[in-house]
Amino acid sequence: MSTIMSACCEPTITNVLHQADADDLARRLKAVSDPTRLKLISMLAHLPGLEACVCDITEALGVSQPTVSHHFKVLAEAGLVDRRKDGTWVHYRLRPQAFEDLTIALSIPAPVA
Amino acid sequence: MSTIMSACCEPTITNVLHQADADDLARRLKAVSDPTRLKLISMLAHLPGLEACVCDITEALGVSQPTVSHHFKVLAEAGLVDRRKDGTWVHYRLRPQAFEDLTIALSIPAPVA
DNA sequence: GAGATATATTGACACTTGTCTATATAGATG
DNA sequence: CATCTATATAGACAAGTGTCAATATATCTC
Repeated sequence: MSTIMSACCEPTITNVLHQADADDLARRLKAVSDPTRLKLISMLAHLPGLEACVCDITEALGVSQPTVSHHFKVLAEAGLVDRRKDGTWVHYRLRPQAFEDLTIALSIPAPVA
Repeated sequence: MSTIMSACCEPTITNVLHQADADDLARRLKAVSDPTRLKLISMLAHLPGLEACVCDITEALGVSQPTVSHHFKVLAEAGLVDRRKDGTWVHYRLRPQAFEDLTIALSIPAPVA
């Protein structure tokens, strides 16, 4: 897992977060950095199983169905939701661990001095 | 403070995260959703006072000075760094509280069911 | 004031992104 | 098989983004 802090505090400026880790973390953070996706996530978070199908979200979100599919695809590719097919419906479910990973990666230690 | 979870779990899909809160949170998350800025933040996080001047970061980051200034501006406008002028130098310092706010906003509760 | 240094701003450019409409695909049901 | 429903994909478009070179601004020092 890539965190902003790596091992511990070195007194010199070094490129502590490697390019590949920075790219990966940025990709996951970008997936949650959109107002529509945040509202979508918020809706899922309020549902008992942390999941919903595309049609319900489309109705509640006020954007077109292809747009909702697009946003779910972005979230799925970032590992933030799981996709479960149930007949004609497709249910997307939040992966709490993925969000916890993000919060850990964003943790900044208390000021040293 | 805007969190993805608002009060508690309602059993119906509602637009729980209001537009203004979603916009604000997205803006702050976007500020950290860039690989270059993540590396920059990582560098600051490893320094004793959580701060550095533009020139040191420019040297270590391998991008142009205007680009570093631009990234610091984005971070400052999102409230993630403070700006402190010291003669010709300008020091930017991480605001740990702002990062903690982000991690709180991204928290997803454990599955209800 | 003149020159040197550190930072910010401007303008340009390629690239990405969010949204839509139109259409395709897949599964259920008659 | 035909049709309906749910979802995904393709294509288009406007808006936003990351970067740089060039230039402006501000501060220090002589």
